[in-house]
Amino acid sequence: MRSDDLLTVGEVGARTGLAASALHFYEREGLIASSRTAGNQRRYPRHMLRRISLVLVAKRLGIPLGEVAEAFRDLPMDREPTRADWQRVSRVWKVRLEERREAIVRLEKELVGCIGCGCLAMRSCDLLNPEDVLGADGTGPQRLGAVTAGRAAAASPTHGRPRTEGRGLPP
Amino acid sequence: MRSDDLLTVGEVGARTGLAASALHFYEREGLIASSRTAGNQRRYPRHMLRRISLVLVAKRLGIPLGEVAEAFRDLPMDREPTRADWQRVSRVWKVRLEERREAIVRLEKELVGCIGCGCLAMRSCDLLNPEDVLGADGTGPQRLGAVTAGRAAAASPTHGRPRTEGRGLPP
DNA sequence: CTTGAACCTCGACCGCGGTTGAGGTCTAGG
DNA sequence: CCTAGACCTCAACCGCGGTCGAGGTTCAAG
Repeated sequence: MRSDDLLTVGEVGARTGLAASALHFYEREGLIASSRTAGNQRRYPRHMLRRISLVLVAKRLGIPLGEVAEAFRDLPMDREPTRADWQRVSRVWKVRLEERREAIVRLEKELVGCIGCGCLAMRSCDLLNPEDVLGADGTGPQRLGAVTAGRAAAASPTHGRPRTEGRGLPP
Repeated sequence: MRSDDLLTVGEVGARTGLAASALHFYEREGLIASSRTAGNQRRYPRHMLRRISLVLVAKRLGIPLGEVAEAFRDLPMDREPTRADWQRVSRVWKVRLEERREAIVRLEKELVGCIGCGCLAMRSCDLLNPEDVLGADGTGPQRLGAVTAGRAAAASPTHGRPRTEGRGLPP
């Protein structure tokens, strides 16, 4: 056992369940930091374990690392996160969870309504015409998908920018 | 307007909001199919629009394409999906949604409980020690993360296989 | 028949969250 | 001092869900 209170990357990995490569990655992403020995090896202060544990919580919550980094921006690297720090961060994450839950509940409602309709009368289906993009126009070309890009699609982790494309074919 | 009832990829794209590249991709993945002209251009029967609309619904629900393909395995490509087809598929997807909602609700509960504790007493925190992996042992090396890989982590879209690694450091 | 728009294939690339491996260096125990 | 094992960097690669562009072909209107 080492005498001082700095941990090697292997020790941190053993205590957090993370691979060294993941710790390197988090460091590149600015989520954690380390000092170096004379021979360029990483040494972590003990309180970095707390920070890493917050990252792991966020991971379990499905928070993307970029958002974690954003939440960490005002937590200094060189001290333990305080109770107030954690409460501030966790409140934000709680809101994220609530949003996702509500989005899922909405989808469930739509889906249940849609099972009844058999989705064979497509123009009246909420699932096929989300956000009421297409009014009551019954015939002719229809846009079925086109999520309308309002970040409201919180259930699906799509990354591509939405297609910018003119409506249907000219009649 | 074309006289027969086959649609070009551009027409299908206009009606579904999908790019031609996405339709090609879905075809490579076996989700949809097309016939070809003598000059090798795709032609889609009209009922393929229904199939595509099911894919779009699944996308909105956050169902990965692989699962959609699996759900489509018993729907023949050459006819319209029937009401019974849709009900069978949608029931499966409803279960998926329920699972995700329940996972989120669980996480929300844990998070709320955890805001109170301030997460400074880490060994009693459900979020940091999910699934009760670590008993009541207070001191020494602890595994903080290690999601336990039971597909129950339905909230987070992680793809890497979980690390296979022995416990913490030997004491 | 000509022409321009639409279509084809193939391969490279994006972001995300990392892993794997090659090739080389450091550190701690004996 | 020696050596095994831990560590370093850098680059390439994975799956997912597609997009983009090059280079070439086809279709349909006039």
